[in-house]
Amino acid sequence: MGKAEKTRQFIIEKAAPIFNKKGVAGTSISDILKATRLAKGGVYGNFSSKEEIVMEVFDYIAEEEKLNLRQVTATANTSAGKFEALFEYYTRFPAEQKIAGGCPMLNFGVEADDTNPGLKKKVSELVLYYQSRIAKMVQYGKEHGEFKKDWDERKFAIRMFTMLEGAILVSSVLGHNKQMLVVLEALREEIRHHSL
Amino acid sequence: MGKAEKTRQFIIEKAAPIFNKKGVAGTSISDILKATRLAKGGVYGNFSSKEEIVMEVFDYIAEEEKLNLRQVTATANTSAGKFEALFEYYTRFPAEQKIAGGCPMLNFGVEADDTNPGLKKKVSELVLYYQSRIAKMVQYGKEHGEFKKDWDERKFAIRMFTMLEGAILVSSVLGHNKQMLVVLEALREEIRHHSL
DNA sequence: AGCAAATTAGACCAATTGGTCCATTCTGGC
DNA sequence: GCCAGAATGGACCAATTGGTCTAATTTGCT
Repeated sequence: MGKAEKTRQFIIEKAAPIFNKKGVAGTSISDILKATRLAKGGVYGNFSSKEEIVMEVFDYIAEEEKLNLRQVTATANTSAGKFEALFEYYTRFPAEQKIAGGCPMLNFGVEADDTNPGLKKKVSELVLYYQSRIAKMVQYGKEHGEFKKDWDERKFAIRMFTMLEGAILVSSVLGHNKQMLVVLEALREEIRHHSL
Repeated sequence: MGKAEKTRQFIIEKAAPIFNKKGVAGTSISDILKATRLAKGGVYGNFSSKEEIVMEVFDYIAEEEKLNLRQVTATANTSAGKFEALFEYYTRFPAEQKIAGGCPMLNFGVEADDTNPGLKKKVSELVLYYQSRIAKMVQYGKEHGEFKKDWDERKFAIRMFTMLEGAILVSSVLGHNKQMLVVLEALREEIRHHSL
């Protein structure tokens, strides 16, 4: 990795939590200069526009999010265990987040929706990835005798994903995670109900 | 209502969908001037700052949202019927929205979270109002022999609300409402399951 | 109809926005 | 240890930001 490549990555990593917290429109180049302690030339030598930074920041966040999902579920060796690990992660959300500011699919999704088609597409891909991972966890559990065969994994993935995103929103707005706990309990109950 | 009061209201109504679509940071005063066809003096004679406009816009949106919830459920005379009316409304969401741009709790909640404590509080109040309305619909149904007494209305309200918000997010990002339909079917199923 | 008060349009302001440019400084490969 | 090419800082730019002010107009009340 050459020097330029390193600086590029450095800028992305510093900018990511700022965009995730304050949004794209709410983040200025000078915010990024402050965070990186670079001068303007240092940033625009590596990126041609704010838009380009945003796009790369989201790609970076998406990769981190995928990595995170894998790491959280890695230790458990059953599907039920992986779900439980995920639930424990969300119990403590957003405490253990690597990139501060809450769920990027929520943050970027809401803003990109009416303003940035390119970003919107990236968000939608991450949403579908996340949901397919959930569905695959159910499917694996079905194949290994953990869950009943008649459980519809795609529908469950949608319910789980939408509830979690809604719970993240509500938790952040209310300033506590009581509703997240209710949602997680409902998800646990559903898994129990479909367990053999 | 004096002339000034009328102009004030006019500005709020024109500004509401803009803020709801583009966000607070993404909306400029000149956007509002364009939409209202007023000059700067016309706006700043009635409001002292952009912040004040945003706050009043949200109050207006909150009132409209409450009114909407009441109107949608008004025609049905059973709780189950009111839920079904609500589900049909969300089936067509956001087509019948009065204030364009998607769910304001989602839009303003995500942005206010890290940037605007006053707005955040307003959002949280609207969220709690919405959830308590759902809970009361269940409670009414229980009292009138529609639903089983052991149905926990507060937990259901949380699940329904979080799922709907998540589904609104996903629908807008994906550009279709297939996942919303899955969520609504799950909610219908849950109501059926707790019906007498 | 007349007039005081309310309301208006738009010139103006300093600060900030995203972005360019170039002279200087740094750095890795030989 | 040299030096070409890369990377840097920061002056500079036009446009836009949120906001002020005032002279002119409109308004509602008597």
